[in-house]
Amino acid sequence: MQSDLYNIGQAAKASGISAKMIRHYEEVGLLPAASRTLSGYRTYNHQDVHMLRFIRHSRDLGFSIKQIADLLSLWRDKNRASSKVKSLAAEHIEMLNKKIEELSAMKSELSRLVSCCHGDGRPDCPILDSLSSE
Amino acid sequence: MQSDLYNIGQAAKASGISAKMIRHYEEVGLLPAASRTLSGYRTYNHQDVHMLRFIRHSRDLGFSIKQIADLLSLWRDKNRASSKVKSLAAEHIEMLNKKIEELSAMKSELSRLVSCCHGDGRPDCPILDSLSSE
DNA sequence: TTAGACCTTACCATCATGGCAAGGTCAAGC
DNA sequence: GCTTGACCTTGCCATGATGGTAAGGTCTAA
Repeated sequence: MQSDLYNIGQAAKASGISAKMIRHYEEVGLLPAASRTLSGYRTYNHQDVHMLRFIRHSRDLGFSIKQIADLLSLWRDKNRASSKVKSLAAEHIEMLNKKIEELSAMKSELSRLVSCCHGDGRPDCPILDSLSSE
Repeated sequence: MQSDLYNIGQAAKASGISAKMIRHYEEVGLLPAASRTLSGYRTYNHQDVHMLRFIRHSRDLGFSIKQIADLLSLWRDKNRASSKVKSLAAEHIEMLNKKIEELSAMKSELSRLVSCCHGDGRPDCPILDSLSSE
């Protein structure tokens, strides 16, 4: 029966990835080219939708498309070493950490400046003073 | 004398903004069109370089070009109310906070998964299991 | 048969930045 | 005066993940 076939809109709803992005992932090679109906519509089966969900979960954790491609190939490889997955994830945690630290540094410096600024109708402002300093 | 005139490379060095980005900022209207020599080279004076440094400091704090444009106009307005600067900065802190929280959520979820994964030669892996779950 | 919801491809935009290519300019050394 | 190398100019392309829009084909239900 056909009931386990999805068109792109249904696959999008089922996976939480927009139709736009599903096409994009196919174009950049993250997904294999989808099967097509005679009229050219892409079709997806349960397996495909399962893969789309995998991709969405990975994106939700901030993995890049390149990293997701690696995760997918590990996922498909039933003889993988879990250490490879773990190190990939650990690498990503490192990157998240780096970004968090960068943003936190910005935030604390800016918070410091904001707390120094009286913030009333007068023009003098330590924030601008700091931005224009040498 | 000419000694207070910089060409784009010198202005780049003095401000810490690449020549490429200086041209870009001019193109998108963050900077006024630079003066030119007869042969078409852009020239910058101390004032200009001061403004470039202001922009770099703002970028270092993560402000967007749009926000920097607002900061610049407040900087130039000697009758500004410091409250406007402060609220602009506070808004940006909010955005930084939001991003930090997003990244932190990713990090803690991923850390949890990583700590569950034995990470040896065996194929079973809670990280992949989680990514492929419903 | 027709309307409306859906699909297709092909562009353009975001945001900040880098790279490259082809060509003009300038300064220093011979 | 000429050459060389460093610098400048513009213009185009690329990133990464996503959204938008437009023009046109398809499917389904009434």
